[in-house]
Amino acid sequence: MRERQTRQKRIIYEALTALDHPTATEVYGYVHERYPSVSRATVFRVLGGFADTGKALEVRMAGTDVRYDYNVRKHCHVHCRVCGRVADVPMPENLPIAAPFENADGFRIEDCSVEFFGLCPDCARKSEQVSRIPS
Amino acid sequence: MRERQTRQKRIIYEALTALDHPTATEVYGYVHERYPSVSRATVFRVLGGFADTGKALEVRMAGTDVRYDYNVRKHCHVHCRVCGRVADVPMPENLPIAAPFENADGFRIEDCSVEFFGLCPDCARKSEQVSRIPS
DNA sequence: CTGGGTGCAAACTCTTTGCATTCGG
DNA sequence: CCGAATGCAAAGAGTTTGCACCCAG
Repeated sequence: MRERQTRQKRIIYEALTALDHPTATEVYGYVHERYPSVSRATVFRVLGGFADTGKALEVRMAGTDVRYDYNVRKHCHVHCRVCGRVADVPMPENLPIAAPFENADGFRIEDCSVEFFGLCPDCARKSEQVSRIPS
Repeated sequence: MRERQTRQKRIIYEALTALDHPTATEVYGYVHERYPSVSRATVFRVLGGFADTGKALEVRMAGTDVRYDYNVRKHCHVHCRVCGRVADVPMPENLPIAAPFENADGFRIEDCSVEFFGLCPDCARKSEQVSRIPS
């Protein structure tokens, strides 16, 4: 019938907002710490359900497992190549990018995702310090 | 010492060019069909090596396993949401996209990847035919 | 009550690793 | 020859699934 509200779902959603773009396993870690009875299978099932019903986004970034994002607005991500931290970046609507490719190879393009890579503030600072060390 | 040229590497590279953005497992399938003695581990090791030495790119697209692409120029991909086919799309250098985000959340952005989703020509045609069926 | 949701454990898929053996240069 | 590369099989990691039991509505 209708979707049922359960303790597990509440806890898992809480983990989603408390953690930063977590993987399913990270969500499981958070949840299991507080509510050891919640099983891994439930975490995967519930996260998958969130993604299906639009309550969360599955984020698949280069080099990592699937991550989940409770922010379901259209946006893109920055990925720190050192510590792996992921941050949201707003996706402007006037993105002048789809147009040039609209008929790329005959494909009918419906959507587009952009991903950035670089250094997060912390790692950027650290790398500057390293390079400042006198020889 | 120096990297060694082997029969396996040649075969695996051949698979890479013969197949279209294959996953490691697809490469293994192709290779194993012709040269049953080549092991799965070798396929994974060699593909990883290609990626490390710049002979191929690892492509991680939403919803699929890692794929390999012998085209190592900077470019992006279109992904058919029906059949999963992947095609290359040129990545223009004047992409006016990185600039607006250069300081996104304090990140120092170094690279950017763009991914498109849609319908490949075949699937687009089929979906039109379906919708044309009289009720 | 009833059937959607859950826990558990086993199964699966993809990928990596240790180690003895092979073979390219 | 010598060590990089391979084959094999076992181990890992992440995720899915079957099934009996549980509990939200």
